[in-house]
Amino acid sequence: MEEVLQQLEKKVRSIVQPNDQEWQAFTQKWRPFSFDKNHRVTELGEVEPYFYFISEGVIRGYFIKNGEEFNIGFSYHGEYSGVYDSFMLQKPSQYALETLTETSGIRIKYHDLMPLFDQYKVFERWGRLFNQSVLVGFGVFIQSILADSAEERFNRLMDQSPHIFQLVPQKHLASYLGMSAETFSRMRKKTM
Amino acid sequence: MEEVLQQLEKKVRSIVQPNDQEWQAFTQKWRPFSFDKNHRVTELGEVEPYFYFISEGVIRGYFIKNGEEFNIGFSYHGEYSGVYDSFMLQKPSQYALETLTETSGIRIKYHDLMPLFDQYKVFERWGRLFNQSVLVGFGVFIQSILADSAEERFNRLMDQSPHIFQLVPQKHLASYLGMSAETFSRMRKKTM
DNA sequence: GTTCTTTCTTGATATAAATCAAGTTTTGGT
DNA sequence: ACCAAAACTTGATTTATATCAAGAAAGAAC
Repeated sequence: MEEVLQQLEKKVRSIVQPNDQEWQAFTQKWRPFSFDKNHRVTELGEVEPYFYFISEGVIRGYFIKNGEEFNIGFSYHGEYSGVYDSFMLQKPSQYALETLTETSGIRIKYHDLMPLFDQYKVFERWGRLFNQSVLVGFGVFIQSILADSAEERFNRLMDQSPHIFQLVPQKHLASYLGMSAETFSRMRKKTM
Repeated sequence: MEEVLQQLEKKVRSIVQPNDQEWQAFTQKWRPFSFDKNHRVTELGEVEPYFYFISEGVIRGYFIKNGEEFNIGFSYHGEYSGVYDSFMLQKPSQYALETLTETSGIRIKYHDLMPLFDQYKVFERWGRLFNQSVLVGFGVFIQSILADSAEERFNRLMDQSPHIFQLVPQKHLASYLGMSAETFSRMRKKTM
C-alpha cells in the first residue's frame, strides 16, 4: 500500500502540487484491490463505481458490437484505469474492463472522489488535466485508425511499445489495431 | 455580442453555476470574432491561442496525413470550437480549423482563461467537465470507426444529424465518416 | 449570363484486409 | 504429465471499399 501510494503520488505530482493536508485527505480515500487473471473488473451496462491506479498487472478496455469485442486500450503498472465516462457521469458503461494478468493496485470510489473535487481546487484541476490527457490520447488513436493502414499501425506499435507484445495476447492487439487476428499474424511473420 | 453571451451563458450554466461576480469576470475576457467563408482559423503547427464559441456558421476540424485531409469534426452555432489539445497544452497543433461558411462568435485567449481557472474553482470545474464531454464524444467516434461499416456510419449520420447534409459539402462528410467521396455518393444514391 | 473551377456522379477495375477452413502450437486444469 | 481448450499460423477465397477515369452538375468569378 505504501509503495503504491508513492507511485501514485509521483504520477499526481507530475501535473499538480497538493500540499500535505490535501495529499493526506486524498490518500485516505484510496483502497487496495487485487484481482485474478481474466477477472471482469467492470461489466458492460454497469455504472463504474471506481477509478483505478494499477501497481502491478494489465487491464484491457473494450466494447462489444454484434457480439464481437473491440479493444480500445490497455493499462499497465503505474497508470490509471477505469471506464472514465461511466465513472464521471455515473451512467451505464458502454465499455468493459478485464484483467489480462493478476492485477493489483488501489482505487477510489466516485462518492469519495467527488467531495475532494468540491473541497480542494487542486484535485479539481487534477481531474481537468487527467481528462485532457485522455482526450489527447484518444485524438492520437483516432488519427491512427482513420489515416494509417493496418501495416503502419502494426509497425508503429512495434516501434513505440514493443513490451506490449509480451504482455498482451496478440488477438487482443489485433483488435486494438482494428485488424483481424490473421492479418496481425501475417504482419508479425513479415517483420520478424 | 449581448446575444452571443446569453447563448454562452446558457451553455455554461448547463454544467456549472457561477455567481454574478464570477460570471462578470468570465464574460469580460471574451472578444468577438468574425471570419469569411473558407478562412483558416487555426493553422497546422501553430499554437492555438483561442478557445471559440460559435454564434453563427460552421467550422471544420481536420488533420493531414500524406497530403490528404481527414475531418474529425464540425462545430456549429451554439457550440464550442478550437484545437483543444494545442490550446490546453500550448503546443503546436496537429489539427487545423477552417470555416465552411461565414462564421462569427466570441473567443477567449489562453492567457485570459488560465487566470480564471486559477482564481475561480467554478471555471476549473467547467474546464474539467468540458474536457469530459469531448472525451465522451471521441469515445463514440472511435466506436463508430472501429466497429461500424461505412454504410452503418452513413445511416447513423443520416438519422442523427440530417441537417448536416445541408451545411457541409459531402466530400467533407465522406472524409469525416472515413470513406471516399465516391463511396459516399453511392450510398447517398441508395438511400434516396 | 458565360466561363472556369470545384464538386458530385457513375462505371470499371484493383486491392487491402476479412472470412473461411484446417492444421499447429501453446496454455491451463486436474 | 496428460488432456482439453484456447491461441496462433497458413493458405485459399471473398468482399467491401478504394482507386482510376471521364462526364455532369453546381457554384464562383468576371
